[in-house]
Amino acid sequence: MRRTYSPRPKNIGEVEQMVMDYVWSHGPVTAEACRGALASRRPMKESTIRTVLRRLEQKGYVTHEVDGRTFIYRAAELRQNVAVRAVKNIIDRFCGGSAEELVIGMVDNRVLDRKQLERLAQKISQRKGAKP
Amino acid sequence: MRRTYSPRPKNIGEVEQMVMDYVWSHGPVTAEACRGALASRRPMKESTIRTVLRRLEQKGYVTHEVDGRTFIYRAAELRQNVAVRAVKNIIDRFCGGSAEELVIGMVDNRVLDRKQLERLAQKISQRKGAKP
DNA sequence: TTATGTACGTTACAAGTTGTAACGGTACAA
DNA sequence: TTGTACCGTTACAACTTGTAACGTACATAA
Repeated sequence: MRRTYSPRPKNIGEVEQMVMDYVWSHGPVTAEACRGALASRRPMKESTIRTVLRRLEQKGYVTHEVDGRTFIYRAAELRQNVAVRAVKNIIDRFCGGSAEELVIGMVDNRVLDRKQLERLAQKISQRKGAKP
Repeated sequence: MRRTYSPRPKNIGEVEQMVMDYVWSHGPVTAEACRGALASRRPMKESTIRTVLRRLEQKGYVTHEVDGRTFIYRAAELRQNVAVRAVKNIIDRFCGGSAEELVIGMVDNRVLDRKQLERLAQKISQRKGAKP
């Protein structure tokens, strides 16, 4: 029996990731265009790429609209926002919800260096915009 | 843009996460202690908790030493470091390896606010220590 | 109008992951 | 010696992910 205690966000598989990368960097695409673009690295039958896209839609990563008989898929969210959500999830799970600790860890582990962080702080402080 | 699809780090399941949380916050534990501690939220048979711990060890999250006939499990890595590795992975997959973009996204999405970031930058700049 | 091709959905299956646990061995205590 | 504490082995069900054959609906050419 598989009890679900707290719903986890849907993960993304390897092929799914490749497809998303393509959609994110090339805007709206058809299944065939997508298949063609990935063909050299990852040959897929037509039905395969369609299944992948359909699953990505179920997971909320893409949406589609219909043009004649053809589905045009586009990313439902910016890549960056998906990344942030994923990170937020990690923060909740590992850092007791505090992002600060994580950023400190990022510096300690050289994922981010001091100068970058300072520049970022500057940059963001100076940005007068929609987000107070 | 081209990306490399390296083998993914082993994910962690829901129960596994609970167990790790306990190990991280309570130091070295026996299987039984762990089971007892989680019993109210998650009743498990003895063999279940042991399987979970064994799998966590296979995945590299814990190690064990033997005390008499009893296994003492302890976290193999600091919680924070695991978090950072997970984030690093996200950065590679979603942000083309650049952590800066992610941090900006975190501010835009209010996962982190400006003041926090400024404080962090300050704090980290002033820290003269082991990590130059 | 019928045959054909296009583009989609349905269904399926294998391999891997995760939660759960029964069972069985071994060594120590009583 | 026998019960018990503690571990490994094995198993299984539900879910995920990659892959694809097959079926269906519709437009267009013949």
